[in-house]
Amino acid sequence: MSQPNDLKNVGLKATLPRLRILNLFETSEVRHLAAEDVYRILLAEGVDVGLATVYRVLTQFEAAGLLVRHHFESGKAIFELNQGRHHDHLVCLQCGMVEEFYDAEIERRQEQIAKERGFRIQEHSLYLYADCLKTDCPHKT
Amino acid sequence: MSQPNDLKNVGLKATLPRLRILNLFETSEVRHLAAEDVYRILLAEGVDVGLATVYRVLTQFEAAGLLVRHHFESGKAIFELNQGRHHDHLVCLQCGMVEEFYDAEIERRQEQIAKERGFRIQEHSLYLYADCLKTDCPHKT
DNA sequence: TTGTATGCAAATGGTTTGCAAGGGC
DNA sequence: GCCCTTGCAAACCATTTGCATACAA
Repeated sequence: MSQPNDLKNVGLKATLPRLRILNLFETSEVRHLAAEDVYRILLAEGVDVGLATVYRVLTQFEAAGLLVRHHFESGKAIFELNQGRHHDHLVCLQCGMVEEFYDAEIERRQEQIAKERGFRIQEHSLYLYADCLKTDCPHKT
Repeated sequence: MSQPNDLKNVGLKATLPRLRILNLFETSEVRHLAAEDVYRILLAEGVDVGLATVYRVLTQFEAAGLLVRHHFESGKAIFELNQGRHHDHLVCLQCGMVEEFYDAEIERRQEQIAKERGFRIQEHSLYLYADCLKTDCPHKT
């Protein structure tokens, strides 16, 4: 369960909306959530929160390094808990399920390519859009 | 110069806006353009076109395989000519410049990873967000 | 108490759509 | 001439912002 100190450590007051949002990312089995998802889930949990607050808090959490923001094809921003380990994403185009992966060789080549061309990488995102081929494709977003 | 047949071959009538938009992508030295960019450039060229038409034509061209649509961090969709060869993108966070690259080993690993996990890749995009470190960073978007 | 955070509603920015007029073929 | 295409304006959707109130410290 997220503690008030988790927030104070990054310089944010421990308010109810912030605690609930952080807690949601820490406990939900679905790791990738859009602002609208967070808003809907909190309302369902009986938390009287505004959508604008959700957006503000998500942005603050991203700035504080608690969350990572992704831009998949959907057009809406997707957030996930920042657990330190960089990774890439496989996104099922049929059911929206997101699976994570990490490949050291791909990371190495990226560094190499950037260096060759005189760039300094700030961040990078590899999205594989695919069909997951599960018999039922059950992971509805 | 783009010909009426380029459009008829993909099942689209050769209208003025379509010809001018295709021509723009074929001749512009800037390969990556947002709808707004296309609109602004055409107006400057004296073509009386509507922004809605630009959006419609870009979407049709994407469906026809003439253009590829990208979702960089900016929040706006970016289009480029589909020249058959898949490639990835280095995007300068300072000046917006886009540089393309292709790495066979990265492609191989992606295929491998998808296969291992039972996915069938439909499309994939690798974006490296970086600082281009050019002394003047001159390529303003 | 005091300044930051919140909720609401209105504003914004990119993109889409309804509709009547226009233009390929 | 027929039907697809266009331009305009209004609608849409995700996100941001202004402002008066509420709340953590």
